[in-house]
Amino acid sequence: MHKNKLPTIKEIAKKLNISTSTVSRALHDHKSIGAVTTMRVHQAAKELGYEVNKSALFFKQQKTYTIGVIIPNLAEPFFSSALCGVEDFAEPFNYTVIIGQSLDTLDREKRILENMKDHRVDGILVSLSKDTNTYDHFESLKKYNIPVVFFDRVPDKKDIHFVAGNLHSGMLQAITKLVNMGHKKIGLINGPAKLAATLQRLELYLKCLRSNDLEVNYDLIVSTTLSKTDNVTAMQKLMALEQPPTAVIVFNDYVLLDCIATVKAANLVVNKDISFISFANLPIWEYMDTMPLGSIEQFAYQQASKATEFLFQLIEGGNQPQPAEVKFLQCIIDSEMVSYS
Amino acid sequence: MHKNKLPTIKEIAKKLNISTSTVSRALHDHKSIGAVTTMRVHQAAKELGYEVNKSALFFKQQKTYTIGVIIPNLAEPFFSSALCGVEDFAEPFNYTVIIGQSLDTLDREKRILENMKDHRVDGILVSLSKDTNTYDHFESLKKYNIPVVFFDRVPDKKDIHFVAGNLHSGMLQAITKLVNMGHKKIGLINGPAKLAATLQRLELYLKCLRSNDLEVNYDLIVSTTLSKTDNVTAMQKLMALEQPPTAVIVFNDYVLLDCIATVKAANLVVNKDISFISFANLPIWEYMDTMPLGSIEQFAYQQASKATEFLFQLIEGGNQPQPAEVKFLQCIIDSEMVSYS
DNA sequence: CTGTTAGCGCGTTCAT
DNA sequence: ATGAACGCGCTAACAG
Repeated sequence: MHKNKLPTIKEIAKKLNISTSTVSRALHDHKSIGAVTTMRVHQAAKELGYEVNKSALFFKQQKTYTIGVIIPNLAEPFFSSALCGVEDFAEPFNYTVIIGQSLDTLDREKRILENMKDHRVDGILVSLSKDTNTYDHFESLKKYNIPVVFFDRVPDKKDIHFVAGNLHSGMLQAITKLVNMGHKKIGLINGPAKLAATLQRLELYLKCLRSNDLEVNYDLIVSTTLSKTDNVTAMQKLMALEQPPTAVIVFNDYVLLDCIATVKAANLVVNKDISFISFANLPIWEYMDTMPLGSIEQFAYQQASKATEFLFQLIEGGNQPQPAEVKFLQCIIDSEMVSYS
Repeated sequence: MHKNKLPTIKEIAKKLNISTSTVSRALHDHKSIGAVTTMRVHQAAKELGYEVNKSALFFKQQKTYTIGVIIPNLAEPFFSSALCGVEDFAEPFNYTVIIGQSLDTLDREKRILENMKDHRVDGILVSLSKDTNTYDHFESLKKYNIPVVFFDRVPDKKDIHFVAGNLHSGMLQAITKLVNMGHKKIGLINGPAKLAATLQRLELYLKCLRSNDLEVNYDLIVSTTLSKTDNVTAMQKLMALEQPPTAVIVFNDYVLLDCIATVKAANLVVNKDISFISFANLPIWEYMDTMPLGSIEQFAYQQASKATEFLFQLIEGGNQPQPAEVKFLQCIIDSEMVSYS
């Protein structure tokens, strides 16, 4: 029934018959306050169970010590790992992290962004939804002086801050490794054509084959809608070729799991009859008995961590006079093929 | 260089030569304001790009429309899935979710809690760290009228709000299924003795064997420190028995992966020579070629979702006069053995 | 060293 | 139908 109102500096001031500003200063151990007073204030604060009201501070300082993170889906290991990277980086700075899942729709992405803007977060980290093909909603944030750093799924623009992965390095390592092992027929099981990731993988695959002076054989390139049956079909199609590949680059780990099963079902041996390298999105291979030669790791945690570092630079820098030439913070994090040998 | 200060109701009042209170009311479509004025205000607000300053609102209303979630580790699928459950439930209510990872230490859990208290979150959801053996830090929240709902890893107390999983139902289904399939020698690969989860699994295992009128054979109970080599050793120990089990309940999916590999290495066939049922923490089996008979699913998403529902009840209820008898919101979510047949 | 005053943005009486 | 004044909790500029 009774209100249980939280004690404020006013309470402390009243109790000690001093002014609120003295209390405020004493609590911050301001040097201009006498040692005794400071002590008495701290004492009284403890007795009353005083806790600073950050809500009031945020309001006054026009700063919330909060950063927003917008990601497509928390359930994907890649993004929960990224979120970890943000949290771990922000926590020591006493920043709070608020989250929003776009669920890969532009609509939700916009709504979350609006909400975070209203919240007056100090900055925002974004990994774009698959739907996002327009960036006006981010433009508007500039007016509010809320810095935005993109990571992983970044807009195709130059005037932004971002941390992105670079698949080329990993793909090159992968194909080079395969070539060095003697593979000449290297296939590709790619994803649905409508995904940007698919086109990207195709281009890199072609490029890296050429870097290794290998002829491209388009029969060795198949695709899947990512459904289980389709994954199996794609693998079977490759195995049924007159000249089947001895190694295959696979769109991602989920697809690879089905591929491995398909190979086994055909009484072939993984890493002997056929080898795999995939794009890592599952942290499971170390626990498995059959594993691919390697995975191309994109370092979600590190990308997010670096993006947070950028964001903090922008937040801190916001108070200082900006240099005439605005520099965009940009970073490419090379992917790496990690071997499971 | 220029401040780019965000427009406030004051700006738009000035622009329209009316008072801020009129603006405030107009923005809320208060009926006492004339239609024309209301329209002009909305118009001006749009032109100036006015956005309500939630920071100010929070401060004034003493309410932040924010809930805190404290979980051990975001990287664990169980908890990221739980976080999903919270987010999905809270989002439609326009509540914001802030997160903190205790990383399974009591110390961090306390710090995060303090921080959230300072933030004046409207409520907190907690899944305890493994370290947590004292609950004073939660007690103190009561003074601040911040409701707490525990989920999954809950304190061993009666006077709390919580949503917990119940492993008994799943374990019973599992063992009953095995018995019905004709299994008489059912083993248990348990975790480290120091974990509460280990003791719990052991007790339930014994209980459910008895429910099925099966003798307990303590040779069939082994444990692992959860390291890979130890997992393998545990499995080998079972296989080396004169009377090896034909089915095994396994501590969790990670351990199971190693068990499966061990069985295969011994040229035995999973689901034929030996069957497994494990406690689900990895969403991978549907992608695998060799899967256990089933997993005991603990419904992280649903637990968290229900816990959030409870929290909202408590937050809303906080305004209404409390009933003399405080009721504790408590819910047990039965685990289920999901079959992969 | 300490007190007084003002103000951050907003909603809300209480007056007109 | 509208405005003036106040206060939420806190800090800081300006007096003493």
